[in-house]
Amino acid sequence: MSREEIAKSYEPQEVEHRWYRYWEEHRLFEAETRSEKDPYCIVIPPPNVTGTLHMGHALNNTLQDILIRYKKMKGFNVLWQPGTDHAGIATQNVVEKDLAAKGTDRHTVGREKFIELVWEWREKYGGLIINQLKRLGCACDWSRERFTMDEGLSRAVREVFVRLYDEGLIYRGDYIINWCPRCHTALADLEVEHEERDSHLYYVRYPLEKGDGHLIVATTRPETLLGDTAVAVNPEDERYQGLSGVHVLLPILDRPIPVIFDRYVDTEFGTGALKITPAHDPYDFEIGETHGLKRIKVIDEDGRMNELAGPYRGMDRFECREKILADLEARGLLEKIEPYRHSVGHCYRCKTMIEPLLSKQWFVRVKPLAEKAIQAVKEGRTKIYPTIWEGVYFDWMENIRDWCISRQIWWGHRIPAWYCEGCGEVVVAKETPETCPACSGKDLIQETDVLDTWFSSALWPFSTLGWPDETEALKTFYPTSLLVTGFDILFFWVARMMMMGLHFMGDVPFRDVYIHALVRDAEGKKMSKSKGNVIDPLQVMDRYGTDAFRFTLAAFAAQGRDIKMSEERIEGYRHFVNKIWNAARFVLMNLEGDEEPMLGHAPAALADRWIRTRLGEVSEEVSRALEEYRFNDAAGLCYQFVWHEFCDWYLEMAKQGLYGGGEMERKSTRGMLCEVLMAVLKLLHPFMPFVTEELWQRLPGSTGSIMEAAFPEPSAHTRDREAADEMKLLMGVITGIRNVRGEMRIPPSKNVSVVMDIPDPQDALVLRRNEAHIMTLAKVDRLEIEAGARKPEGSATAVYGENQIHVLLKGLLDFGEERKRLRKEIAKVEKEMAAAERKLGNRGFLEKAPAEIVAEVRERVEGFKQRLEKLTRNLEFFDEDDA
RNA sequence: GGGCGGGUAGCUCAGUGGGAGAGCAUCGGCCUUACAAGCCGGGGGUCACAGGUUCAAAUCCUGUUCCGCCUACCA
Repeated sequence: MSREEIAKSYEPQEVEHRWYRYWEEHRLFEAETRSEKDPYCIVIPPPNVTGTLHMGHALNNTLQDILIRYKKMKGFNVLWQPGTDHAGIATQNVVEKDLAAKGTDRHTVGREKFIELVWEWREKYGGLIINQLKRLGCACDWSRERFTMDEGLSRAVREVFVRLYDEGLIYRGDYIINWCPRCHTALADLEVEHEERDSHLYYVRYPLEKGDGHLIVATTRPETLLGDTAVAVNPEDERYQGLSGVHVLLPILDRPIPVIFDRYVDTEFGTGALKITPAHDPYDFEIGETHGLKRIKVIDEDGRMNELAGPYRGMDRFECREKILADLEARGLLEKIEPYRHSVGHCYRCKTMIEPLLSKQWFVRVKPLAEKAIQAVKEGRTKIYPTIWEGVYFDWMENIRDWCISRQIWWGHRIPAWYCEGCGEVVVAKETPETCPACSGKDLIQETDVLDTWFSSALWPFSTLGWPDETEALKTFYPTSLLVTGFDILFFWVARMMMMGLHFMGDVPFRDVYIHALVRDAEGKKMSKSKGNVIDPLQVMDRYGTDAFRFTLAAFAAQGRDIKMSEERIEGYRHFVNKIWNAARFVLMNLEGDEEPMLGHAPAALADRWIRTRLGEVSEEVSRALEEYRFNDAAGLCYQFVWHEFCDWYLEMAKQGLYGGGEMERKSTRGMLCEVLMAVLKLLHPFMPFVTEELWQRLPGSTGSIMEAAFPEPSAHTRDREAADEMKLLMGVITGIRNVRGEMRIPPSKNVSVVMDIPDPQDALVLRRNEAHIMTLAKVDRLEIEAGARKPEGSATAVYGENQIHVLLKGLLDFGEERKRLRKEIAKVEKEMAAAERKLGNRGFLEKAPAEIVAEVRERVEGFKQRLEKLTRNLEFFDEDDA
């Protein structure tokens, strides 16, 4: 077989496309619906159809893909269930913008046509993010891709809605909700983002209806006073005793409103008098309820003042504020204005200031559902990693409030409720009813509102598997194994899936939840388009290759800390990918095609025995790290092992067998190289799918895709403690010689002679057996090894354990330099020894510390002493020499 | 207001009771035919600050301070 032609550096672009296509064509991503193997299932957090891949997606999906590929190699029947989310408000906004550009709007187009247009838009652009996930290498089972507006998922939504309604867990009613005047819809509490703003606190005089005097109330929103129906004071407040039954006059409108007493009012804040606007403030609404107050709505759905706002009718809410302040001022009713900082709610989609508004909406009564969801986590049926998030989950679940699920938009699951024009009956049903069950009338009009997108997302772990049908997939994969997501949607999504899964499936939706960090920019700021600090993952993949990017994400995915991303770091890991490429290139260039698998054979060479041992240990550690979601540890272990053990030592030592040995040795070295490289590729495959597949396929003896290969298993018989110890000694002396060479600035081209004093005969034997390695790796041309060897003239000395390694530097040795070097070494050892001796001098330590710790410290001190003694003797040698 | 996380080498971060670590950057020596996207070697830290617990603290406790995030109905 001819030697492989292989490029000098790794070029990712072409490779990546080719292998992804290969995996898809060979249907390697597809799960078995029924299987003998244990199932392992992850449902993807469905990206928004309007979305494009950002750093958060990249991290989230890389982590999932690592686990999916790892579990597949471990022999599981894996399913990574993909799909997208219809993102009601966001998608509707995008299509509306399109319409606006064409000079029209959805109302002109009409509901039916508009929805058609959204579907068209989705056909055209909805696949974008899916293709981007493919670029990332995601091993999703695309044959099962779902969309929250699919026929099947829509059926699940209706089923859930109807059942919850029948159980009394969904109701409709007039309440204060968060209204976005721009999106023109209600929002759930969660969809409101609070932000601190500098504002003002206005003190307004409300004259008493009878007689002189007035009450002063403090407010941040003077425009809402038009809807005031009372002024509340605390019954305990001495300032306001005797106001029982008294009325004040609403400024400007001169409407008399009562003074009421309520414990809620904080006597410390403002003047202790609170204006009550039940139609425009959530708490005022509740006070209004308990006191039976009228609700006067003065702001409409566009954020404009309505006819009840009297002279301000038609004004925008902000414009009205200015005008009303001017009018109050003019009438002498504005007592004072104080600067005031408070948080204001904004729409999470469009950042418009939220208007709390009285409105008729649909709600889910979540308390009973939440209780079961809390219980499930308390009992450990679902585990949240890192556990810190369990606390956050409990806190939110325990204080949960009813969920407003109706949205006044068109794109989404239309609420399956019909109103009878004849008798007013509300019919909630899975299928469109023909007649009213109450009056048999045929005039039924469907509710125009649609459901919150998160309502359908909450069903994702079972709706995607075929529910409400009892499918095989559902039986095989529910409960799913793991959910991987960012904490920003812990409440939006995770909590709601828990509630729905428990309620409808009778079991948790997933066994584990892994919450990962947020990706920030290099300064730790949240990436956002407006800040202009976004790093586009697609550009990163183009520039550095997907494998380097994925490895970077894994390496930085430490639990509980945000990731500060910068391109420099990705570049560093591109070097690592290239390193692997070149290591494989070296192996491939030396293979001759007649290599026999060495597995089962016991290799004689030290390096071979050692690398097998390390391979076993490292695979075990990497496996454990992945099982515990310590991605950074897993990546770090791979990096350290592959670069600093496999490349730096094993490959270098293999050259000896390749170029310096006999026929048998050459052949067995080639076999081992092939075996070890295969294992290394398999170890790395979950992190770097593309480069590992490319190299795997080039290796003789590999069959099929690396995706289907078995992850390296640590097997007990490859553990070779002796080889590890011997390697340690060998590396120690080689490093010792290199230290001397480096510090003495001996160029690599210059060989040196070395005399070693090795007191232990066994150690001496090991080193003699590996003389050739010492000579090549430390650039030594003459090597003498014996117990009690004398220090030659003009030599610098490295001390390793009880061994002294004298490096002959005839003529090259700068005595001053060597003295300096030894003194530095001595100082270092002395410092460490002093610390250890201090411990031994402490009676408390000797008495109370565990025996093995004491023994360990004793041993250490012994080592230091020995070393120190040898270093000192060498130093003295020069002092004499000098004299 | 409440809660959480963080402050360790120039930078980014691991390390949760017993010898301060990694990567990058930096400095010195090398184009040694797998790799200069590389090799070999060196330097660099009062582990934010102050107390405490302990034989022993980067690690546990208390307080201070700075940064970040989440959450909330004081208008």
